[in-house]
Amino acid sequence: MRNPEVTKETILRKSGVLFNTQGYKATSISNITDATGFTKGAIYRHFDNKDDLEIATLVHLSSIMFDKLGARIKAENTAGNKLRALFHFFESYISAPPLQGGCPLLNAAIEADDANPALRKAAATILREMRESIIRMLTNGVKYKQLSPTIDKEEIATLIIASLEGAIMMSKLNGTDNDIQRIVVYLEKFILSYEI
Amino acid sequence: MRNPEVTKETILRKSGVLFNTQGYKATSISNITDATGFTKGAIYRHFDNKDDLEIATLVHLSSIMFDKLGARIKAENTAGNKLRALFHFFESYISAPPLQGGCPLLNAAIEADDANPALRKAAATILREMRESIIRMLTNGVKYKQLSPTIDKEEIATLIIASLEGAIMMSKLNGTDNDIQRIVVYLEKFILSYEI
DNA sequence: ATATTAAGGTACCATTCGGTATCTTAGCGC
DNA sequence: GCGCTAAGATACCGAATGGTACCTTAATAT
Repeated sequence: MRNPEVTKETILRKSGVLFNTQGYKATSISNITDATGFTKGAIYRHFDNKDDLEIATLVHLSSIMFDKLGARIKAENTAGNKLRALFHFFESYISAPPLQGGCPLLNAAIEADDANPALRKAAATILREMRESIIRMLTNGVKYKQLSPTIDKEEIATLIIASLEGAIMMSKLNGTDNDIQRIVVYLEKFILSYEI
Repeated sequence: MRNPEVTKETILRKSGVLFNTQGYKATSISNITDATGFTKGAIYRHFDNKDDLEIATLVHLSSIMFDKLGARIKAENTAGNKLRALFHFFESYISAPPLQGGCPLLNAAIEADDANPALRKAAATILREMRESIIRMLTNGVKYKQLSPTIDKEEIATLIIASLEGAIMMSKLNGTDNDIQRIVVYLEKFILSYEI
């Protein structure tokens, strides 16, 4: 019955849903004990305090995200197709959410930026990884003559992340997928124009 | 000494800073009494409850934003220049924030989307106004032969809002203005390509 | 079988939360 | 100058907060 790894994983999984939907500050330890069926004793055995749990949960959420996204990107074999897979992964945050509550990077970034330095640092790391992953796709695309060598990789990476994240915010706020779909259509035209 | 309008305005102004930096849920009534020097008695005389204060504060923040933005847009006399003024207004959220805590629309949208229907509705209204304002600029630009008549106004409005909001998130998270500047540069090239 | 140890449950802590009932008092009309 | 009314202060409420000390119990090694 007793399995500390499963317990820890369960706590992370359930708090992932709660933190990503209700927010980090807005989710109490009691909410997590209710959701998991475990008691405070169990939670505080595996995590030092709430801050520690918040950061561990964000890291856990991001690894779920990168695993799913990475699998979809790996399945494609040109830079253009890899990027299109990324666009549709973000679109799925609205149409068929891989994670309840939307993009964990966006959620944590907004909540943490002015008030929670530790969480902010963890979110900044996720953003950096995401950015590096896109830059890598662009670099390989140029290297293997799939993309024009004149592209501005930094600009494109920023445009892709910013417009997708912004569109998720808009679509979640409006309760429709209009905005995210428009952005995906736009980014697909954008990338197509650079494909050789 | 006593001036209820000034009191209410002071409460809204100070809670605006707190809600927009720390978050709505994360800011307590006590934080607001500390910041204003008023007591709970004063706050609950002017606002029914915390939810009511949150919504009134968001509306207040958005009217500050639209006032400043509107003034800068009005000062320009072509659609292209009005849009460029809008881009630089968003850039100022990082370089010289007109509001502490960044864009109130973005902050409220992310915090409210899954958990606070009333606040979400208020944020959705702000987004709609912002969108309509951009559509209006584009429509007038076409009407007065400043912009190509073939433009997709809905797509452009979404692209502008999403990329600027996403870039604010990125720049605040990174603590630099790299991302917002790249987006502004991109959007300026983008609009220039449609100008007649 | 039993001792050990760590996993998890229980009961409690001080503090803070949003909210309210009641009191005082400032400012206005007369 | 006096009442009246509303603005704001004070003191309090029950519930919820993050956190902890201690207890029970399940699993493992011997």
